[in-house]
Amino acid sequence: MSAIDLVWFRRDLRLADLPTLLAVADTAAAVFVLDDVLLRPGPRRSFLFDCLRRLDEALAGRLLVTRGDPVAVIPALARELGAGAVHISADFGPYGSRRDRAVAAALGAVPLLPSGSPYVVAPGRIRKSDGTAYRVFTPFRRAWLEHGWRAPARTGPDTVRWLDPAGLGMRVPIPTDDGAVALPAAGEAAAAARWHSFLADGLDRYHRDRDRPDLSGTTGLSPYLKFGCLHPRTVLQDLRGRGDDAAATLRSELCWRDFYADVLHDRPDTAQRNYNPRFDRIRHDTGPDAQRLFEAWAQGRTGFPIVDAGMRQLLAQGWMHNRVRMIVASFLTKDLHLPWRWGARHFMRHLVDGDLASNQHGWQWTAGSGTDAAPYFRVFNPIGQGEKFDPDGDYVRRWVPELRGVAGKRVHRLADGRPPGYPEPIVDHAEERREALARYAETADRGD
DNA sequence: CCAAAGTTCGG
DNA sequence: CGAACTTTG
Repeated sequence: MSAIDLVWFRRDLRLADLPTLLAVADTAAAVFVLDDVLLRPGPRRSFLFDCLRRLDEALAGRLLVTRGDPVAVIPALARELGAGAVHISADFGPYGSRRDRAVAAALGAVPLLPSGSPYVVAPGRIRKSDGTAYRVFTPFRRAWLEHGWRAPARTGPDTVRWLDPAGLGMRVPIPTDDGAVALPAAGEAAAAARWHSFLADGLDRYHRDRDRPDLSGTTGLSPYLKFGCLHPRTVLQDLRGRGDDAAATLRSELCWRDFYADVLHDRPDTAQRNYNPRFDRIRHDTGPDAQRLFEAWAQGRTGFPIVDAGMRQLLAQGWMHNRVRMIVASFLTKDLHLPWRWGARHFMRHLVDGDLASNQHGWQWTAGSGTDAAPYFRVFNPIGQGEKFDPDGDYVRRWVPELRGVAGKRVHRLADGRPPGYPEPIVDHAEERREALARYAETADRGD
């Protein structure tokens, strides 16, 4: 038996479990195989590279980062290192699971820890008594709360012996991206710091303030959860014994993350296709005019202040407040009549926390095509939502400089006219709401 | 509490 | 078969 094993870190998952996994493998090298999605420039790549760089420093440069087809790369590395067994770092994620299982089988790879999924409960495990997946959140949550979960992996790289890969031709230097987007600090230490500071003075306000984009009432943990810098079970563990509204709400949000991962695991096709096939018949706008409207939305020049503020925050920070994500998504699908995939793709390109399961199914929920979707008649009013959730207009003024001269909540309705340079509304909301309802009604006509 | 019309879940 | 169904206006 060889003294050296290889541990393959599948894509972007589970940086946090790395030390525990390697402790199991006695002596091992960690191989991080970047896939093409994560090599595209953007906030997620920048953030991931920052995470890897920090990990690399903590481990004195003994992390292997490479790219390419794992079926070719992993055995070549194993040969070069004289490695014995090849281990897979984890359970498989919610998407691409079939392909990854095939790759693992081709490599003869052994999963190290069954607890390795970056979810509280691994996708595919919570099932109704008839064995099928849940399609509604609330019953899923009931089952999820009753389901046990094991303790999170312990972190701390000093428990691990590392192989020195010096001289390995396949080692890829971790590139540095330019800092065009203001990203949160990367890595496990930053994640823990954020979580502990939120526990100390954010959690008590969470239930009240989480819907307020002007108040920073959210946890700020999404990039860390996405990249495995913080495990959701660590969060649950630290919440144990708290039965208050804030703790219950945060648990529930973690459950949404598990729910959508489970839905995508059960229905991988829904990353691109409507979960509810009735929506295959809905009429979208797609011509040059639609492209122009999409561009106005993407650049934050729709003439609807809360929408523009959100879209500009996304470009500046690689992040947008969740309430505002719903508002801009409703606007794209119901006011502009564009396909939800256009918006979902834009989000994935720009969000540092962009996660395929949560993103696509969040969009489908808003569009009406998803699990447990918003009833079709629920069309967000962008002005009303702005007045309700940004009551003093501070969020809008922060991100839309043209509107800084308009005081208070009047910045949402702009009843006294628009400052020069700020666009007129690109659509009439009341009219487009009627149009959206009419198009929805059309989908029922032809039965099947 | 209602809108409109379901579907989903659990008993 | 009855009750329930994140995020509205």
